[in-house]
This record gives sequence, structure tokens and C-alpha cells, in this order.
Amino acid sequence: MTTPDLPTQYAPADVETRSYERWVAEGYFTADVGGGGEPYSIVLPPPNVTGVLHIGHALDHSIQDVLIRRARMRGHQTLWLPGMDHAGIATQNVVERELAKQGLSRHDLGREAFVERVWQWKEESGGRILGQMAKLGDSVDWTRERFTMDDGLSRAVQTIFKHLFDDGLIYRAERIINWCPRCLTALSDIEVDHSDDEGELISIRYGEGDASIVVATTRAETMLGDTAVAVHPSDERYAHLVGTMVELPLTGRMIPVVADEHVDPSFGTGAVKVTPAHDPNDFEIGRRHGLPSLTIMDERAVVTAHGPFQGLDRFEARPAVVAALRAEGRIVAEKRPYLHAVGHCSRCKTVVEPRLSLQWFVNVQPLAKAAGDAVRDGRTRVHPPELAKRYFDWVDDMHDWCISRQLWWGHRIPVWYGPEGEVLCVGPDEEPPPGYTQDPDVLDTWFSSALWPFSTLGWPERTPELERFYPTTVLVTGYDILFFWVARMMMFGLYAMDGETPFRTVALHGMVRDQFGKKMSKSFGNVVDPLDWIERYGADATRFTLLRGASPGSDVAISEDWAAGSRNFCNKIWNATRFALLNGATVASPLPAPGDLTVADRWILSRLHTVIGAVDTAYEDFEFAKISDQLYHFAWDEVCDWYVELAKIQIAEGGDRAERTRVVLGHVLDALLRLLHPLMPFVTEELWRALTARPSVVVASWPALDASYADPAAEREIVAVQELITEVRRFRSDQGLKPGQRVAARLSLDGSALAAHEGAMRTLLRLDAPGPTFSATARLAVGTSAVELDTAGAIDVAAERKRLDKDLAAARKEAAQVAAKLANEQFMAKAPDDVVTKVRARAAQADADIARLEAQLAALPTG
RNA sequence: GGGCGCUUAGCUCAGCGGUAGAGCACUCGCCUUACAAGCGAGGGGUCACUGGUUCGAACCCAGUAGCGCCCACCA
Repeated sequence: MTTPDLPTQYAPADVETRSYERWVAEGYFTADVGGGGEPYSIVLPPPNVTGVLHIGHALDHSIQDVLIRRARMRGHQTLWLPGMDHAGIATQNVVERELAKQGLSRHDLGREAFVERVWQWKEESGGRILGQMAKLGDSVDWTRERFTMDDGLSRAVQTIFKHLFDDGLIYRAERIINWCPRCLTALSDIEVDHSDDEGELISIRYGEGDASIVVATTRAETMLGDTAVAVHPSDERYAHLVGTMVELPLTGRMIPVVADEHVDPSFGTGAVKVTPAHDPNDFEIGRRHGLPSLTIMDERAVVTAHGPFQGLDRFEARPAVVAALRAEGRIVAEKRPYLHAVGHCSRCKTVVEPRLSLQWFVNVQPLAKAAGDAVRDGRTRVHPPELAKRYFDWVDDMHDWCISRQLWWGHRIPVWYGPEGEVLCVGPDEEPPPGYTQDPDVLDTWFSSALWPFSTLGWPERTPELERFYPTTVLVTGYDILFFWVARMMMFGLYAMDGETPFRTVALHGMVRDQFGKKMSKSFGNVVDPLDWIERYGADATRFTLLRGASPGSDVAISEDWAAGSRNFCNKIWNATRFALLNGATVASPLPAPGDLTVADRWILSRLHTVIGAVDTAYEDFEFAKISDQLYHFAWDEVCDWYVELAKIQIAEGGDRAERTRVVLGHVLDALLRLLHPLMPFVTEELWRALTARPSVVVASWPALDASYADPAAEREIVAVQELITEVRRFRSDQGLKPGQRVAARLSLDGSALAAHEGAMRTLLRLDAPGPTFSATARLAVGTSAVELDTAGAIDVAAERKRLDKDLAAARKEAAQVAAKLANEQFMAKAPDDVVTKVRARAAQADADIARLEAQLAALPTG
């Protein structure tokens, strides 16, 4: 047994990097594909190479690390696979911004040089992220780190694209898509954020006299591209106009009035201008009625239509068009401000422009159906279950997925076009014929992320990793990307892996917020940088703070104070172990037989196993807050506050008692450190090694629940001791007796089991044997046990009277309440027996308390 | 416009049918030799509101108000 000279305060920085490097060097985190144990695998949701890890990542990683570390301790063959995402548009934007600082655009560099530049950036940024993961303590298998654009994953992308293409699930079509006029690319629905923006609803008269019709719009400039007006088929107001032509103002063009079910007769005037090239609904109306599509804006949303508006940006064109219409007396009404939902590019916040263009799509119908069914029939469990509904809403009503992006950073679409317009999808080992040119676009970044659970394991090759670790055991991620990402992994996983789901369980956590429940944002200045906390409070405290707030699917509020509290907890564990080491606690000897243990020993062992059971249960439900809470209170309130104090007394006895106490103490701390290790890997490693002289708690076994340690009698007895001690302490505090001041006392423990604790109680309460005379006494009782204190005339009668009065009032109130219950016939008739028994016991207790308190009050000296 | 959730101590939350809890903050007393990043004691809540079910409701049901989140092609 080594007893290193531990400092009195835990200094995280001293141990963290040292431990981490050793863990990696020892290969503790490396999955052994051929090894024993049930597989337990997690793929890390790959952070974007853009930027650095934020506190939300710290939560996400902490949860996964907790799960994987516990699984490792339980003897599973674990794999936690790390990696990063190339994050197409996000990364390209970041690098473009860097270039802009030098006054360059990506076009100045050219495609090849630009992509090279992004790769450089990826190397730097990626390295930073890996360093952060090490600081957090992530026990990932570094030998299997992947990147969504590495060779293997690119091959997987190309392979699945080819399969989908050949199955007719990928197609190219001219559709209205979301277009970002700043990024100059198509966006999928989920890359568009909607917000209620202020606009102006303008009513415009088309046509003249009886043949005129009033339409309402928030986007007046698009009228230049109108090719019809639509009304509801059953709208009698306009029945006479359907089939006729009206004149489109400013252009002189004649456009038809058509009848379409989509129009809501109760909104506005009940008549809708139809711009098929610039509105998704209008596009559908146009298609149904064979209307032409007239594109009036270019890719930068600059008006290209002939006339005075040509060359104006859409936001300049709008007032210009309105002014021109007003000049012609066409404006019938204006409503301002008018709030309506407007889509913004999720990357650059530019207002998205619906745009008619030729893009690649995935036909999601069959894939989404399978993805829904897998959760519906329980092959994949969503946790918490309430969130499954959101998942269903999404997959059951999913639009086809636009996967082409007019970007340079990403997986190039593996389709080549021949000189005669041939279209050829090229597989990973195929070469396109000469004279063919490749599609210039790249794939949506989520396309490669969707393959992550199997592409990282070697797919399309049937590697041993894939065989062993797919489906992965659990996916841990925030509820915010339940459909961004999870639904897509489900779709592609089921498709590529012959109907096998990518994960058995999806465990969703919430977002990290500040102490007031506010979202963290740079502009608000409430962002927490995990590295900052790690530096000041340690990685363990940072993790513990996050985990303490982590209930399935709910947001986590954190603050500086709580980080400090967690740091204090680390310190508490540190000092408890330090005490144990200084007092010769040992794990070398087996636990003595129960008959050789004291009540206190049996109590703490009973509590330990209760906690093991509770923690194991909480793990089943991913209740990290409960796990943390259980261990926190057991460690602090029971082990430190009571058992350590009782152990001091037992050790002072010397002999066998001391020896056995050292064994129990060593045993309890050993188990506690192992239970805490997944949550706080660094401090537990340092302490466990010191305590056990073994190499690493990382590969120690998880404490096994042993119900034979359950000892309700010991628990009751210690609780009674605690209550009596608390009562006496309260008296001392109320009386203003200094903690160290010794008081003479007679203990009336009724010859009950508590009599055995007299010595301990005298020590903990600083009570001496009674002196020969009593000038003033106080009798304190809990249940049938009592302590009589001789305060040598120093008793503060007023304080004591106040205290007793208060207790008496409480007891009387309790007695009245309970009596009312017992007098209630219906309660007596209908309440279950155990409830009635409890109430009776409370009544008896209350009566006894009243009698006792009244006697004490009567015995108080007057004046 | 749909859907979901929340409202419990100053703050963040747990409890989800039988005596209102935790952490932090607050008050008082203590350097009681593992720990002052600590120890002991204490104060603080008509569990949003209104009805209903029940012997009994913070907990179940209905409605009201406020807050939040997600989804959405009503011009």
C-alpha cells in the first residue's frame, strides 16, 4: 500500500493530461474486433471541421463517454468511433470569409486551388478539435478516426449514390428549390430557417373594369413573372372571369384566370397572382394548368425582365414596381406592417429565393417509410419516447430531398454527361468514357453524414468492424437534429444494410443554456467555452456540471456557480480518499463477515448497494441527472458526513475493529470511485490508483449489485442515531454553545440498540459524562431515545422556550391533521392498510411529542 | 396555421395520488487536524389560475392565462 502525499486540494491540471496520454498509450480505448464481450458501439456525431467545440458538444461527448466507459467496465467490447464532418456549405463559407479578408473570392483561386485551401483549413481546425476532445477526456478509439471526405467515406458516398441511382431513387429534375442568392446554391428545406418578418401586403388590380380582378401579394416584384391569376373553382365572385384573359399591369401581357383548388377564397380577395418560376405553390398551379414559367430574376436575385426594372436587386425592384403600379392607379390597398413567414439561409441569413432550377433529388418515399417503420415497430427505440412523435411527423411527410449544391467543397456528384447529352452515373471503380464531363455540383453535406454509422465501419466492404459493431448500440445527439440527421441515417442505414437499423437506441439530450434558461449566444455574451471551464475547474467538474442537468430530451442550464460546486465535489472525493489513505484503508483484504461488522459498517454497505441498484436503473433510462444526484448525495451526505466520522471513532478503538473499518472504508471508496469514474474520469483515476495500487480504473470492473448487503435494520438504526444527533446539535446551536465546547450529558437510550452508539454520540456531540449536580438540564428526544444535557446553568431559557414552542406548535398541527384523517370514516374505509398504519404511527408520534414538549416547557426555569 | 411542452423556495430544477425536496444563493455559529473548494444549525413555498374526479390532488381530467420549442408553400 502506497500512501502518496496527496495535497489537501485537488488540482485538476496536474493529472488530466498525464492520465489521458497514458490511457491512449495503453490502448484502453482501442476496440478489439476479435476480442470477447458483447459489442457496445457508438459513433460520435461528427463535429463540423468549422470552428471549435462548444459547450453543447461537451455535453454530447460527456454523455457518450459516460456510456462507453461504463460499458467498458462492464466487460463489453466497446468502440467509440470519432471523426469530423466536412460540413460543405458551412466550411466553404468560413474559408470564403477568410479569403475575403485578403480581398479574394473563391473564383480568383479557381476550384482546385480553393478546395486545396479548404483542406489546409481543415487540417488546422480539425487538429484543434481533436485537442479539445482529449481535454474533455473522450475515450474514443483514435485508431479508427474518420472524416466524411476521406477516401473510404468518399467511396461509400459514391457507392450508395450509384445504388440509389440504379434503383431509380435519385433523379434530376427542374423544380422550384430554395436558393440562397448570396451562397449561390440550392438549399434543402432544413437549411432554411423561417422567421416572422415585417412585410407589406399590397392589393393590385389586374385588368380593367368588369374584367378586372384584385390580387394581394407581399412580393410585388414577382408580378413581372405572372402568367395567370387563380381563384377557387367554387368561388362565385369570380366564376364569370374563369377562362378569360386579364391584362397584367406594367407589361401589357394578357394572362388567363384559372380555377384551382389550392386557392383559399377566404384569404385576401380570394384571387392569387400566379408566378410559376418564383413560388413553389404557383409552380404547382402552373403545372396543373399548363402555364408557362417566366423567370424574371437571375441567381443573385437581380431582375432580368425587360423594362425599367432590369438590373435592380429584388429588394430595390419591389418598391420600384409598387411605385410604378401606384402611378397607374393599380394599388387598391396596402397593409403595413404585415408579418409573414420568410425563409432565411441557415448559414448566412440571406432571404431565400424560391428558384426554378435543375437539381438532383432523392425520392424519399420508400426510404422514409422504412425509417418510420423501424421506430414504429421498436427496432430502434427513441429516448425519450415523447420525441418519437416529432420523428414520425417528419418522416411521414417528407418532401423529396434536394441533394445537389452549387458549391466546391464537398463530394462531387458522380454523374458524367456525354457529348450527346448522355447521363452516366459512375461507380467507385469505374472510369467515365472519354469526352464525358462531370457534373460540377457537390452533394449536400448531410448526404455523407447520413452514411456515418456504416461508412465509418468500412462499408461497402463487409469488414469485421461492420459485422461486429453494426447496428451501433446507441446514438447520442441533441433533439435539434432528430430529423436533420437521425432520420437520414435511418433511411440510408436501412437501405444500405439490408433493413438493419443503424442504432438500437437513439438517446436525445437537450441544448445547453445559461443559468436563467436562456439560449447561449455570442451577442448576449452568455456563451461558456468548455476549455475555459476545464482550465479553471477541471474537465471532471465541467462534465459533472453538464451531466447533473442532463435528463432525456430536456435542456441543461448551467452556470459558473454550478461549475464551482462540481469542482468542490471533486475536491470532496479527493479529500475523502486522502483521509482513507492517511488512515490505512485497504482493498487488499476481503470484507469481513457481517457478524464481524458494526452497525455503521453494515449501514454504509447496505446504502452502497442500494445506490448501485439505483444508478444501474437510471442508466437504463439515460437519466444522467439521477445518476449524478444519487452518487453526489451518497458520497457527500452519507460517506463523508457520516461514515467517515463514524469510521474515525472505530479506527480510534484500535485492534480488530480498526482493521475491519479500514477494510470497509477501502471497499466503499473503491466502489464509489468506480461508480463515479464514467462521470469524472480524471480524479477517480488518480485516486483509485493511489487507493488500490492497480494500473487503471478505466479497465476496472463495474461494481456488481449484491442484494445480500441490504440491511434495513442497520439503516433504521443509523437513521435514528442521525436524528438524535441532529436534535442535540440543534439545541447546541440554538443555545449558542460553541461547537468545540464540551457539555455534560446523561444519555437515556432506553437500553435499546442505540445504547451501542453511546460512545460515538458522545464523541460526535462533544458530550462529557454528567457531573455530580445539575443546575439546568435539557432533555432532547427522538422516538424513545433521549439525551439529557447539563449545561451548567448556562442555558438560555428564552431561546429554549422559543425552540420548544415552535416544535410544540408543529406537533399540535401534525396531531390535528392526523386526527382529522383518522376520524374520517371514508378514509378509514377506503385508504389502503399501509397508509392507515402510517397515519396511526404519526398520530402516536405526535401525541408523544406533544406530551414531551409540554413537560419540557413546564420544567423550564421561569424568568 | 398546425403540433408538443412548461408554469413547484430568490435562481435552475426533481417529485407525478397519501407528512412539499435538491443544488446554488441567503442567515447564524465554527479554522471541531480528510476537506474553509470545508463543518454544524437555520430561514424561505396558498406547488400559475378556475372548476371537476377522489376518502385524499403539486400529482389525474377540463378550461383559462402566461412562457417556450418544433413544424408549415396561405399569396
